[in-house]
Amino acid sequence: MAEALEGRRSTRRTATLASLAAELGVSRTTVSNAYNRPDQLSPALRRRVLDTARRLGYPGPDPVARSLRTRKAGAVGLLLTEALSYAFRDPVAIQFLEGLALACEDNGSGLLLVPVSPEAEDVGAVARAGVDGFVVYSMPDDDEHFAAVLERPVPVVVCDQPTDVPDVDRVGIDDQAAMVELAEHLAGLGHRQVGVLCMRLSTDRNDGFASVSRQDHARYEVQRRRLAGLRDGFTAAGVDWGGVPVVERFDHTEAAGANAFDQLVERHPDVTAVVCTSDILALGALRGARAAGRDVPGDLTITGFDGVPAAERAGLTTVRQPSLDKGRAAGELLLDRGDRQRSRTLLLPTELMVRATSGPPAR
Amino acid sequence: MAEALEGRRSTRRTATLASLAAELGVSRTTVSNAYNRPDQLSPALRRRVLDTARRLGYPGPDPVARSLRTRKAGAVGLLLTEALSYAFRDPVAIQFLEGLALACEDNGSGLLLVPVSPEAEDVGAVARAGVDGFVVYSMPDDDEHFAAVLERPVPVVVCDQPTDVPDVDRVGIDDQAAMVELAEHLAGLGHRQVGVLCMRLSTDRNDGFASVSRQDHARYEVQRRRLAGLRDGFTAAGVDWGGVPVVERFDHTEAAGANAFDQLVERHPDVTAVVCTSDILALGALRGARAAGRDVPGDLTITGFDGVPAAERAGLTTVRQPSLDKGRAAGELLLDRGDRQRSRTLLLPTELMVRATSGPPAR
DNA sequence: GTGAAAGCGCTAACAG
DNA sequence: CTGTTAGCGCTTTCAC
Repeated sequence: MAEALEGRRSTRRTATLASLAAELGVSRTTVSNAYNRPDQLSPALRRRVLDTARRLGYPGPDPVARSLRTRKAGAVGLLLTEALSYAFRDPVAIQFLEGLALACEDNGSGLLLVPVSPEAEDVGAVARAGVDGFVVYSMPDDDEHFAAVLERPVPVVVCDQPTDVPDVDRVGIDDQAAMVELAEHLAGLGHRQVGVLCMRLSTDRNDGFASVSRQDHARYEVQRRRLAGLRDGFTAAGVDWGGVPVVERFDHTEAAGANAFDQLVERHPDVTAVVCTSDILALGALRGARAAGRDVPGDLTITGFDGVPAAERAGLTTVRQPSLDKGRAAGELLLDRGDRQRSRTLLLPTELMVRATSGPPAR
Repeated sequence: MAEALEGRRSTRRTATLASLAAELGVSRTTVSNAYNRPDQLSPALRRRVLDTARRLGYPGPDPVARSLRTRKAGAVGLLLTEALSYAFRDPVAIQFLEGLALACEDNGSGLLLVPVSPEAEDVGAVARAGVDGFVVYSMPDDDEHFAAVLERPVPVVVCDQPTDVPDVDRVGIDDQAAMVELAEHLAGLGHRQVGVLCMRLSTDRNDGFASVSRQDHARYEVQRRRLAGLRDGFTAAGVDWGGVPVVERFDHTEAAGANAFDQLVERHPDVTAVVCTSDILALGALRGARAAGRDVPGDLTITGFDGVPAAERAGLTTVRQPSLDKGRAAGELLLDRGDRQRSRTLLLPTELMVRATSGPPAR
């Protein structure tokens, strides 16, 4: 792969620490000290070492050799659900990344984005990553890449899912409780005919209605729990969950949200509230609803989940979760680990944001 | 720094390839082959090796040791102007990152975000990064981190700035020509009283008016060239550039754009057009203008630069640049380098997007 | 299909 | 303040 990296610059065969030492007539230790422990040698000698290094074109200690010797890479690996580039398209992931980057820079650690091939086939990238630990962002159950991470003898912190992995710290939110709260809000408003739009429940594509069984066996724990929260909340209000239509979309885009909305209302024109398990889907649904001439919230209630900036601009009723804090906490959990023995789970607070897209059902 | 990473998992002292070989009674080569060249040994033996590895808890070849031996890290380093986390706050940087990530994942390379300390003091992070090459995103002239990158004997690709670095490939746009085109558009509309809002011109904070001398000596080449383009374009239309107020802001936020706008119009209430060197600043200016009761574009023209999604939503007249393509091209330039001898510069096209915030001056 | 030899380039005791 | 000693864990010709 990287054999392509043979430019002019890399061709410049460089001197090594040993050759520099030989040239100077000092020991390797001295040269090493000149770089790593300036206080261990006289300023004059240090200057001479550094000057000679410059003259010989010695670029300083090789980072990989140093890592091998010191047993630390100075970097945190990040494993993401989707292809690497997806991280930069999803506003929630971006906020998470920002928080994680903050923790890394506080610590002087690099952040290595591990390239997981789209087809999730080559687990090798995980095995090849020179890192001191991994942060894993929202992986489905039974993911091979995640399994590969667990093979590595380094600490791991998971964000969101999967939960309950032995010896692994986790940071997340209480997805289920957050959705119960939202359901109560909606039920309190009087909604009984509801429909749901959710993200993918499995790694196999299913763009359409999801049965209760499929919901219960979703490989994405976060979606599973959000749906479970809705079920609990609405069931408590007397709604028969088995009769609640749930439309699933594999792609997480506004367009997907919009056409999922269309699919939902075509079959269930009577719903008074459309609950979406993400803001992106909700924003799409909102667009779809308006395109269909529906008045939100007068005629129809639509809600999201996440609390992204665009949701705020759109006045979307949603559940806000602290994505940036999750990233920072994940980084800190990984980096600042003291003598902690047991693995721990950090649950961050969520907040129901009642805004302008929810109201009582039209009568 | 990373000594903190001593969790339970990392404590599990792992077997090495050598100890595995000893246990199996085969040579290290054989074990190595079992992992790296499955075709070099019998399936039966390979199975035995892998099984024993599992039993002994051998996690597979150590990536750092392998990198030392093979002389490749399997990762690209990314150096950014600002603190690492800033990258996730700037929509242009995010798009660039997405493109770069795309190129990396195509190549199976990791992407290492190098932690540059906010105070830009410790250049060590660059020296310590185990990477096969660097992509440098928009650095000021004479930056120490960039200098440290050039010390490393690996290929380097610069995006945007600085230009004209020997032996370094570059991808960018023609900032100056793009701005000439915008100036011509505005001059063609009839604007002669213009004001400018620009990003930081130097690493020292100057939130206020920038003299022509300061403009000409800006350490940020991109800003320098955009201003030069405006100067050329407006001068050609008969405007005395020396009389054109240029307000500089260190922070790149909408809030900064809004108050820069206020500062500009307070001193120069007669301007009919406010040209901003970025969309973020322009969006802020737009907000400031509306807060001040100005009608855009009826009463005042405002333009941006970059073509971010928010600018499109706002109907902002701007210059679109292909940020994602820049990222991808930078990655490809670094990764796909054939036998190329000379360094090359790739200039991508820009496009003037005339939308709803520019019009003829009020009369 | 398998093994022996030879480092990759560096750092960390520890002794002087 | 400087040098000696000993690897860190792995891959890769090149014979057998």
